[in-house]
Amino acid sequence: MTTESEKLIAEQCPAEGLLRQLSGKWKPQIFRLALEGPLRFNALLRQLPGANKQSVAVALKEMEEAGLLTKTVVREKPLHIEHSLSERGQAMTGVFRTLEGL
Amino acid sequence: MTTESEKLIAEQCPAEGLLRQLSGKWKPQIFRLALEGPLRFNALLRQLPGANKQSVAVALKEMEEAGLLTKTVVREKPLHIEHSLSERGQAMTGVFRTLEGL
DNA sequence: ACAATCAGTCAGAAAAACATGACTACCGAA
DNA sequence: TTCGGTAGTCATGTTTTTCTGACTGATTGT
Repeated sequence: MTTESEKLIAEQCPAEGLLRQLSGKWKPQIFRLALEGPLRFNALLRQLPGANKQSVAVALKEMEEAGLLTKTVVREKPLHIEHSLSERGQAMTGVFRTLEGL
Repeated sequence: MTTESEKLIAEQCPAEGLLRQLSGKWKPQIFRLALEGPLRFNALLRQLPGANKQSVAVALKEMEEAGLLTKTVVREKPLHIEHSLSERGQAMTGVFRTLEGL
């Protein structure tokens, strides 16, 4: 992601950049699961049969960079990390519903 | 496109298949141009600087298979082919507007 | 102390997407 | 009949994406 001529494309066709943020093998499914609540890395991996650490890690990072997810360290009993939908992420749910209503 | 485990994914996450239909290097731009009227292969190629025959041909074929575009042979003066937005394609415009309103 | 779980990273291989240039076949004009 | 335009296909090569398996390092349970 993020090659040279990114802004040019985005200006020509704004939808393109947004589509990129959601396309990628595991992103749509991660997004769906994020709708149901905060995600934890290993649990997520188990919920995505056939997925591998690397790809999920990259998907999470890119979705965070795109401002769809936010990462929080939860300083509690088993000290873990949560990936949850950001406000911007919530705003994207409309797109998903539109896509599914076809 | 269209690997083995396609229907399984589509059932789990309907948005995924739809996103695939619109993602790919030239598809969003082709879609946009199709909104403005029927497309002809060589003209389209000229409107997409940097694109190549092969990729555009594949994009058009896949978008037709996905039911977004329809191909028509126009038996007229210079006998040519038109690729135009299908009804289903028209229905997708909403998704694009949603994506752009972000 | 030892093992397991959590959340990753890294190098390298395999697979998918994309680009290049050559080629086909058909139509119409010069 | 040779040239240019239409709409592609094909084999090949490059680039990008995804997968695999090994490894790290902190934390927690026994």
